[in-house]
Parts: sequence; C-alpha cells; structure tokens
Amino acid sequence: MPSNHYHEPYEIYYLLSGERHYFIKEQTYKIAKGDLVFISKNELHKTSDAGVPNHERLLINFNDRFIAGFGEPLLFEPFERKNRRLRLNLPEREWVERLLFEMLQEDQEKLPGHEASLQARLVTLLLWCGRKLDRQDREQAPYEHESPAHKKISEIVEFINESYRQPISLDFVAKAHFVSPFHFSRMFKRVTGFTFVEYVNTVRIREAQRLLKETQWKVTRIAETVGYENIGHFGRVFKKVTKTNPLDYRKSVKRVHP
DNA sequence: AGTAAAGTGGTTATGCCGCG
DNA sequence: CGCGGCATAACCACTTTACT
Repeated sequence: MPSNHYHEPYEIYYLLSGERHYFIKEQTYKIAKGDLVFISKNELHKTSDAGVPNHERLLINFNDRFIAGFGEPLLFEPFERKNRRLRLNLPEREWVERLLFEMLQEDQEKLPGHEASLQARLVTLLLWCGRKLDRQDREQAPYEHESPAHKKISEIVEFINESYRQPISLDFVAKAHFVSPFHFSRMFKRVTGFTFVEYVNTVRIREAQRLLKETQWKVTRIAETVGYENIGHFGRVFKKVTKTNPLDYRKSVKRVHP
C-alpha cells in the first residue's frame, strides 16, 4: 500500500485488533476491533494513533472495473453513506474474517479462477454490508461526532474543501470559526492527523492531478486554479506529495491524446 | 514553458504557561 | 480538560535567478 492519503481504488479496512482513529473525507471515526471501514475512490483519509500500542488490519483495494460487470448499485452503498464505519457483532465478525482470509489466500495462491473467486467474495461482502447499513439507518440514530471539537473540525474541513481554490490561511480559518489560531492548529492536527498546511496542500494537489489528467490546461493555469499563486512553489509541493513533477505525471497518466 | 535551487521574510507548529 | 496566550524553532510561501 502506498503511504499516500488518497488513491484511485476503493478501500475496505478491517481492524483485527487494537484501536485506531480514522479520518475520512471530513470526519474522524474511532475504530475498534471488529469494525469495517469504507473509503471511496480518491477520498482523503488518514489513520492515527488512538493510544493503543499495536494493531492489525486487513485491507482490500479494488477498482470500479473489478465489479462493474454486476451493475448493482447497492455494491457501492457502503462508500456513499455519511457514516463509513460499520460495527459488527461477534458472529458477524467471524463470518467476515473467514471471508477476508479466504480472499487473502486466493490472492496469494493465484490458482485458476482466483479472480472470479475474489469477485464473488467481494460482491458477497459488499451486498451484505449494504443491506446491513440500510437496515441500521432505519433502526438507529445517525452518526454522532466523537466530541464537539470533532464536530467543529468537521465543519472547518468542509469549509476548506470548498474554498481551497482561494488563498487560505490558518489565521483566517480559525477566526472565521471563532477559535484561537493556536488552539485551532492543535485541534486540527489531533482530530485529522494532518497539520493545516499539509491538509490544504494535499487537497490542492489531488485536484491538480485530476486536472492534469482530465484537461489539456497548461500547468500554470492548473496551479492558479487550485489555489497557488506561484508556479515554482506549486511544483515543489506537487513533487513532495506525488514524488513526480506535473508534466511527468500527465505523461504517465494520459494514454492517447484525443 | 517548465523545472530546480537558493535566499528572504512571514507563517505555522508546538512546548510551556495560566485561567476557569 | 478545554481553551487561549506567548515565544520560537522549524517550516513554508513566495521571489529571484539560472538552466533545459
């Protein structure tokens, strides 16, 4: 797995043991043993320490194409809900764990038909989760924030996600939300796992990558569009996040020019 | 037009403090 | 325990300059 905080494939995360914090898109979840977590394609996410020293997890990554053939919208249900954490009871955990370990084995052994086998199990898992979430939503109260601080940061993250194209400073954001910049800086790091600038840059570069891929715009224009006033600086940040420069990225990702 | 490297002044992250 | 202030090193944004 790349250490990057967003990626093209969908991700399913299952915590076998330990405890984690998981920031996804705009909310932070406390993840306990036996929880399933769903991260959609290219969504920003970051795990951080929850005070428990060790943890084991299982990851599944897959692309649209892998299950596109089924044409079943319910498959993507878990990735489209507001609450991305699915809590399992003991019998459910046993069932899910068996499924996951079977998938792991199929993936390692690569016996004939392993791909179909993986698809079948993934579809089984996703449908089951989709239905359970459906039921849960009707029966239980919706997602609640861990604390007022989490709620506040959630709102601020949403704000940043909408306004990163303009110049944006920690000081401005903090004051606009009635918290001291000092306090905000700490709170943001604690809740999201990102520092403020780290977060803003990541969001901006992700958008820049999308534009490099999907448009023919010049790098200068893209840099401006995503909120950088200076092309040199944009290049430096881009390299730091993606390990490559804008033009090379475009070349690597564009197959045929239309 | 892009990229890279060096220099600058401003911003941010963070430890330590006090307050309620 | 949540919050705000202060000090300051580290970091970052932005410029300048030079190179492909």
